[in-house]
Amino acid sequence: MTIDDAPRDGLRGGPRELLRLVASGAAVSRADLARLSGLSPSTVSQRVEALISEGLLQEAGAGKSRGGRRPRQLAVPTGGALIGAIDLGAHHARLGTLDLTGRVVEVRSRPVRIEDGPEAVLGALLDEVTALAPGADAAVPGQREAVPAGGRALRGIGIGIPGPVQYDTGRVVSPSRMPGWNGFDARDFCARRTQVPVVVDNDANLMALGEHRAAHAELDHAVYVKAGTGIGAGVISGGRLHRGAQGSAGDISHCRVVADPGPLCSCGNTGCLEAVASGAALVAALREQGVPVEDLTGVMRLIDDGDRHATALARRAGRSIGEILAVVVNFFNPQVVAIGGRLAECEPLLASMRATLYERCLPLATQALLIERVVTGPDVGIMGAAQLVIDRVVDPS
Amino acid sequence: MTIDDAPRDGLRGGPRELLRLVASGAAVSRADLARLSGLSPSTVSQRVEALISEGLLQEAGAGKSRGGRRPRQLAVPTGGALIGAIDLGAHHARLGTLDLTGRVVEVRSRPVRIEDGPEAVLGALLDEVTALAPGADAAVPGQREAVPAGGRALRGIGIGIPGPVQYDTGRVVSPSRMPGWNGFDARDFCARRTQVPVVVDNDANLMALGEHRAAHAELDHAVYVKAGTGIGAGVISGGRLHRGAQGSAGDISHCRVVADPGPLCSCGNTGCLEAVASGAALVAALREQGVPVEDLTGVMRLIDDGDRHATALARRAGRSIGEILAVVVNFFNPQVVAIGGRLAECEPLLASMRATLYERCLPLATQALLIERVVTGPDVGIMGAAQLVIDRVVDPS
DNA sequence: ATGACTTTGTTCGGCACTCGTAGAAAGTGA
DNA sequence: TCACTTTCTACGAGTGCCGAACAAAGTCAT
Repeated sequence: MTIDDAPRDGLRGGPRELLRLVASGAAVSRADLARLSGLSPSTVSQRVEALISEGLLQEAGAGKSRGGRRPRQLAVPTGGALIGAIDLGAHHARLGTLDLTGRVVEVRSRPVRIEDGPEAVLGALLDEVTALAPGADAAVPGQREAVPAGGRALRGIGIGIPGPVQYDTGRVVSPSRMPGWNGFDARDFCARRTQVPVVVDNDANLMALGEHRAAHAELDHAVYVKAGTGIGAGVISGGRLHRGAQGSAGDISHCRVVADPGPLCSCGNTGCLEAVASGAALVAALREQGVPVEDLTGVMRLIDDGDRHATALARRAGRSIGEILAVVVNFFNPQVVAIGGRLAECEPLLASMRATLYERCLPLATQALLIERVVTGPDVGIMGAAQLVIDRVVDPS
Repeated sequence: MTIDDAPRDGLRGGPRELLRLVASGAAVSRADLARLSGLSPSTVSQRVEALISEGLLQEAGAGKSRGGRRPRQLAVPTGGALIGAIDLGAHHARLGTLDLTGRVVEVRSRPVRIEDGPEAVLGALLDEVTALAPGADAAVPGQREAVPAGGRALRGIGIGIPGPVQYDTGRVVSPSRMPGWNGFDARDFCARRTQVPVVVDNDANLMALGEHRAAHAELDHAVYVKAGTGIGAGVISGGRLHRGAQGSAGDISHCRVVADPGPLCSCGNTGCLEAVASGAALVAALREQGVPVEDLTGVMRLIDDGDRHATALARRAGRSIGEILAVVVNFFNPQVVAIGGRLAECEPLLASMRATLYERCLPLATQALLIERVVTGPDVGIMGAAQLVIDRVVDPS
C-alpha cells in the first residue's frame, strides 16, 4: 500500500544507524562510527552532536588509546523515554517496556482469554503497560525538548496480534479463532485509550522484525516462522518487512498439505497446515488418540519423555511445515529460514522440517541457506514491536 | 546481495521519472510534470533543462492554452542512442533494439539451439544485435557529451536467460536443460565481445520487470509466471525486483506437486511442477499416450481443436500451477498474479489455475487479487531487458 | 625530553539538491 | 485595455553531506 512500508532504518542512511551502532556495542567512539557507517567524520560529528542534544546519546569519559588520541566514548543514556510493547498470543500475552534503543527494560507475562473480546483483553494489557511507565504525568512541560521527556514517559506502544492485521489502518481482519475481533480497529482503540501513538501488526511480523534486527541485520532476505498454537510467518525482503497487499503476507497457516480427507481446520477447509502441524492440532490429534493431554505444554512434555505417538505427530508436523516452506524457499530464495514459537523447541519437529527442506528444494536455494532456531528468545516479539515503534513513531526519518 | 537491488526508478524520486512521464504521454509540459511528480516547478524546470542538454528530451512547439500561457510541449527525441536486448528461450530467441525510454525500435525472432553452448548461441545473437545499431562507429568522438551519441550507438545490452542467473556476477548457475552453460560468465563474455555494458538476468525476471513497468507500475507486490517450455516466475516486492539470495527467487519449477511415483524431471527428482505442467511436459505426456505431436505449438493446436487428451493435460497443468501459486499467494500476498509465456494462451489451463487459486487461498489474499494474462505481448522480455539496462547502465541515479 | 607519527575530533567552505517566492512571459475574456 | 490565468524561470535560502585543514591528545623511538 504505502511506498515505503518500513524504512530500512538501522542500516545505512537513517540517523538511527549511529544510535544502533552504539547501542549494540559495535561502536564506542565517533571514529568507530565513521568507519562502520561509511559516513565522513564531519557528518558523524554533526549527527552525534544532534543526538546528544536530543538526549538520545551521551558522552561517557575517555577510552583507551590505540596509539593516538584517546577516543571520547559514547553511550546510550539509561532512564530516558520508554516504549510500551504487547505481544498477544492465543493463551498468554507478553508485555513490557523498552528503551529507545530497543533494549528491554521490564517484561511480564499474563494469561489472556482472547474470547473475551478486544476491548477487555487489550484494555487490561494497556493499563498494565502504562502503569509500567509512571513518568507520563511526571514530565516537565517546558523541558520536553531539551531533556528526553520527563520521568520515563511512554513515547509509543507497539502491539502484536496473532492474526492478520491490515497494517495501514491498524485493523484486525478475518482472524481465525479470535471471535469478536474481526474488523476491530485496534490501533484507534489503543491510541484513544492511552493518548499515545500506537502501531499494531501481526505477531509473526514482529517476531521477524525483532529477530532480523537482532540476529541477521546484514541479511537482505529472510523468512521467520512462528509455530506455536497457530502457525505464521514474517517475511523480510530487501531488508524490509514485506507485508503484502492486504497485510496477510506470511500467512501460510491455511496452505493445504494433505490430500482431501484431511483433518478439518478452523477455517472450514480440510488439510490446512494449521490443522496438521500447529500446537492446537497436536493437542487435538493426541486427544483423539485417547492420550489425555491438557495443552501444548503437555504435548511438549510427552515429546521430551519420548512418547511415541507424540513424537510421531511432531515429526509429521515438521514434515508438513517443511513441505510448505520448500515452496517458499524455492520461490523466495531467502538467506535464512528461522523458526520460533513454542514448537521450535521441539527437536524432532525441527529435524523433520530440515530434512524435508533439503529434500524438496533446489540445491541452489539451500546450498547457502541457514535453517535456524530463533535465537532472540521469548522477548523477540516485544523487541520487534519496539523496533516498529522506533521506526514509525519515535524517529520516522 | 546488494543493498538496493533495483532502484525504484521510474516512480517517485529518480530523475528518470520525468522522462517516463513524458514518454508515456502522461505529461506534455513542465507544468504537467510538476503536478504529476510532486516536485516543485523550479526543480522540474532545472531537471528538464538538464535532460534536454543530455539529449534525452526535446522541446516540441507550443500546446493549446488552457486559459493562460500556452505550454511549451516536451517530447522524447527519436533517433537517439539505442539499447540492445536479447530474450533467450529454449528454442527461440527474440532480439531487438529499444530507445532510451524503453520503446521497441526493432525486433526479430530467431531459432536457437541452446545445446550449441553459450559462446556459439550468444555470439551469433550479439552479432545480430550490434548490426541493428550501426551508429556505434559513426559516433562523432568530440560530441559524445553534447549530442546524444552519434548515429544510433548502443549504450548497453540486456539479456534474459531461461535458467537461474546470479545477477551480481552475471553467471548462469545450475540451469536444467542447458548443457554446457553451467557457471558460464555470460555478462563478461558479452561485454568483452561487444565492448558495451551488459546486464544478464533470468528471463522470468525480465518479463516481470517489463510487465510491471508497463502495466502495473503503481502496484507494489506482484508475481509474474512465465509458462512456456519451462516454468519460472519473477517477483516484485515493494516495487522492486526480488531476486533472492542466489538470484534464484521465483524458480518454482522444481516444487513437488504430485505424490511420489510422479513423472521423472530433468532435475532427477520426481513430481516436479516442471515435469507435470511445463510445455515440455505436455509434449512428452502426449507422446507417451501415443499422440504424435511435434512441439508445444502442436499441443496448443490440439487444444484449440478440442482434443480431449490434450485439454485434460492442460487442465491438470493449470491445477498444478495453481496449487503451487496458492502457497505463493498466501505467503507473498501480491496484488496481482499475471501469467505469460506460450502456455498463457491456453484457456483451459488458465481457467484451472484460477479455480485452484480461489479454492486454495485465504479469501483475504484473493479478495482483491488480480489474476491476469500478461498484456504486454511477446516483446515483454526485451522490454524488461531494456528497463534493466536503463536502470543499471544508462542512468544509475 | 623531544620530535615524528597516530589517532581522534572539530571547523569551515563548498557542492548538490530542493524548495518557495517573486516575477516574467504569454495567453484568455469581459 | 485591464484583470486574471497558466506557464515557466530566476534567485535566495535551507539542508545534508563531503573533503581539507586543523586542533587536540596520545604513543614511541631516539
